[in-house]
Amino acid sequence: MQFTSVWLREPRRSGSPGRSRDEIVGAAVELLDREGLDGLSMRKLGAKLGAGATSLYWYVATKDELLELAYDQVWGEMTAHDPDGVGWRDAVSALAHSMRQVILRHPWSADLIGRLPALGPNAMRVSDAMRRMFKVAGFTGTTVDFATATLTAYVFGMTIPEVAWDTTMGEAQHDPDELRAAVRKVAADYPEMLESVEMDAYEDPRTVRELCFDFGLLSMLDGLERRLTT
Amino acid sequence: MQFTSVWLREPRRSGSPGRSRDEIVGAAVELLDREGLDGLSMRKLGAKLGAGATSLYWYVATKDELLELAYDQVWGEMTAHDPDGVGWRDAVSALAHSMRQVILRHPWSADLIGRLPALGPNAMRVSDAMRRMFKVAGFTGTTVDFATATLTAYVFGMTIPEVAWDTTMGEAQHDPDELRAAVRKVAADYPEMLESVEMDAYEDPRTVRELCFDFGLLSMLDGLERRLTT
DNA sequence: ACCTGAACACCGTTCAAGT
DNA sequence: ACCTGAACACCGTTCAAGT
Repeated sequence: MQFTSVWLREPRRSGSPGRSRDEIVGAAVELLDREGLDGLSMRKLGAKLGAGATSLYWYVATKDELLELAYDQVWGEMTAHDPDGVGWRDAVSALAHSMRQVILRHPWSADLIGRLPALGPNAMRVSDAMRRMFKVAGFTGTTVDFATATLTAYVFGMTIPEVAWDTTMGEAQHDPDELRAAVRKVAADYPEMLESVEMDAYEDPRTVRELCFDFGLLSMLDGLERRLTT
Repeated sequence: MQFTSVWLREPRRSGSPGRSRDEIVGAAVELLDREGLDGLSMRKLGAKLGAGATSLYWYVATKDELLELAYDQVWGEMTAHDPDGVGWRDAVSALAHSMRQVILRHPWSADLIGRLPALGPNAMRVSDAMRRMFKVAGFTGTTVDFATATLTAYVFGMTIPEVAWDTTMGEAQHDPDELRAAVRKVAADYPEMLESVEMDAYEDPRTVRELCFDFGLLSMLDGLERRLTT
């Protein structure tokens, strides 16, 4: 077994005594939400649980395994509805929005998308739900997987840099003039970019990003639907 | 100035003496290509340059700045053609493929997309080139930005998990049976997923991913084109 | 202007030892 | 079965000191 993942080995069977894996993962997620990916260390997490730092290695082989567990818990917050009632486009849209919101709520998870494969049970459940939506739409065979991969790619690809922007820009939104000045400096050689920065300046950035996400999602759905009719 | 980025402060002016920033960034990229994101440490990089580990702090305020520099160098490898000759769809397609290939060549950069804003001159050049393509297509105003963001999101969203998969699965591709067994275990509860795993098993995974990327890209372009005609 | 080395405050992980 | 503490081999960064 050259590759490793928590999901590919048997969990430690245990009765009631001792700490549970859920308890540890829950505390980890809390710490991650509060302090970000760099804020999670085995020592801090141990302390939070009132235990020695190295006790955790009884439940988890490595820190990466812990992150895999926490990552899948994030997938667990994504909600998928039955496509039969509302139609596949609405079902996919709602799921896409849910995925985006969940990532935005747990910014550290954006980093993990590029670091860990999503093999946990919750990730599987979400993928399967989306696959079913595309089957309802009329996709068959490999194109079901392709459509699922495509839409997931769009959602994550849109959300990941959003998170990067928010976290590096921190709370600088207090002073939009300063921020605009910075962007102006960086885009100095591209007059058209400057224009659009000025244009957006009067809108709430959150609103703009929402509009942008919906624009792309609509395009994505139209493009996928087109695959069905030709 | 609450937020920080190499691109938002004046670089250190220097004549010929001493090391140059380019030299340092070049060595960093080499190290990153060879050993990955975790393989780059200030000490190792210093050693590689025949210098003390802390000398680098003369040229760079922090390791993150160094990564910003290296990241933008990756953007520098992406090539954009003039849309006037080939038409906007082909120009955008070629750029999308170029972006994907460059990321695959520098897997560590996939992680950075979610960590650093792309504010460097090369990132700006690529964004501006894509913007021009969409202007040629007929987009105007805000939709130029939306289309650019949408397509970029798709490309990165598709490529980032691809990299994650490759790096965690390492060289396990030697033994496809083992890998298939692993996936089968994880997807045990989803019979349809199992089916498609079996189906893909006889194809080269690289080919499948290429097909998937083109499927999604085509859909994306169709969907964007549709925005123009209504 | 450029570079050094020592030092600080951290890391993840291993392992022998305890209960 | 579960937890501990000490220890190892690392980190990024600061800073006084050198040339």
